[in-house]
Amino acid sequence: MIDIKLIRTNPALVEAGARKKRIALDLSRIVELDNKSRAMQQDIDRMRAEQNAAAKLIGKAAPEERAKLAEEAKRAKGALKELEDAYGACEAELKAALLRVPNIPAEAVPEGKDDSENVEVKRWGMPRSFDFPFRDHIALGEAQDWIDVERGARIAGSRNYFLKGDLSLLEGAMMRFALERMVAKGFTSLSVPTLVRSDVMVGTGYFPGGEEQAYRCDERDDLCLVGTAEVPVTALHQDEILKLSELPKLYVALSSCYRREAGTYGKDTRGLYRVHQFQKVEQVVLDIADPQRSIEHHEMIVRNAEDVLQALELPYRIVNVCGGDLGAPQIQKFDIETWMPSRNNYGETHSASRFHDYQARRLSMRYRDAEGKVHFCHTLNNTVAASVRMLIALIENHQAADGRVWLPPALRPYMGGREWIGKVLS
RNA sequence: GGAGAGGUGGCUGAGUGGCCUAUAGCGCCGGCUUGCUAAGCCGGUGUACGGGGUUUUCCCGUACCGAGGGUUCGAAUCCCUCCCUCUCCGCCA
Repeated sequence: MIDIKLIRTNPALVEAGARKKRIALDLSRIVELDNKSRAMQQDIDRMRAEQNAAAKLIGKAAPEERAKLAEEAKRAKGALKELEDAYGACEAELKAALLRVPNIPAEAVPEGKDDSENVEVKRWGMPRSFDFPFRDHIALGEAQDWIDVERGARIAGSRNYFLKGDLSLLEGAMMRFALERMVAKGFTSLSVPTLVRSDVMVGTGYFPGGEEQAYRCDERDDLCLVGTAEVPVTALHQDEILKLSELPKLYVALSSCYRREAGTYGKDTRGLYRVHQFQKVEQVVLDIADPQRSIEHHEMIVRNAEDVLQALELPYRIVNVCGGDLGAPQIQKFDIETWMPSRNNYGETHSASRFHDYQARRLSMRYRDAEGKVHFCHTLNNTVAASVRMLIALIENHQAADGRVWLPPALRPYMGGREWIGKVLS
């Protein structure tokens, strides 16, 4: 959420930010509601002060005078109630409108309408050229009896799957490896709820707007399945005022992630690139409201992800996401895309976002500075390792001509020390 | 799912319609005193929004006692709904 005071003092800045994100925004209604709301608040405060004074007087008055005084006080109530109702409606509309105002993108965010205009900032590793006909992950997975999409669809609908045998184990190995690497860097590991109240979805910026992408429980429970551990982890300290001494908070969490993928029919239909459920290790940083510090954290969490990809010996590139491809909550975002031979291209595996206080303001997550003043925190997050997409990259990039898959040394301790998985295929 | 008990400030905990401007203690901050430590004494100690100002440290108003409604001139206190915690029973991985 944007600070209403910024909208009051510099609406042009907020509107320019929305333009860069290609998000339609009209602040005039918000400004109007804000002015109306403040005028009403002043009237209400004054009337309440009068009511309070009158009530106090009645309490002290002689019993025989009370009835008369109460009668007078009662008359004033009607107008106050009416004004309070109008104020409530105004505040509700203002709040709802404010939740939809996008965060202002950083200077460093490139102009552009969609992901085709994201700007590559780094490339690591050389995409492998195969001197044999390589198998894509589905062909390889089915030949090795590692992947079963047919039964996955039968059990749970399209875009669902079973992983079997060594690939199932490899998923766990990669998650465990990613987790331990982050813990070694000082991050605290969390096991988190993946069903959360919808106000947490609002707090992290997914709602309003992202309802179609989330699985929601029916009216019996106001709960949603999260699309990422970012949601419960970022909201961990909701409604708290943190001590300066306990910041920054560095968290890492492994969770299942659920995505409806509404509106993607016909897109990425082959294989496990786009699925409804997967495993992911996510990193979240919570710190003081210092833009420079946030930039440093942003660089740090990108490095953490690179570190994992390099250890897995997977070629990748980093893109600076352009305005039009940026979500409403982000200040800036770097996507990391890992080389996937079956796509003959890089595919998104990581997404590193910086929010400033956008999420913290919605979640009311604050800290007290050295002077004792209270501020909203800054939040950031990035993927460490996302299971199926990185499994695609792993088995496609590291396959041998005989159909076996080579394991990078970093994963071997988690796979019984083996250098190869899979049987020799004819 | 059934029955019961609860939710008050950073923490503990009092408060059953006006004396609440929310006791008290602990903690924390500042000061004083004391030959160290310890103890004692005095003062201070929430958040949000709005208004004003001599515009970082001030003043005023309003709101906040789990959340939201209601009753009342007046609600921490009474009523309703919901959320959460605990105990017992049932069911259950």
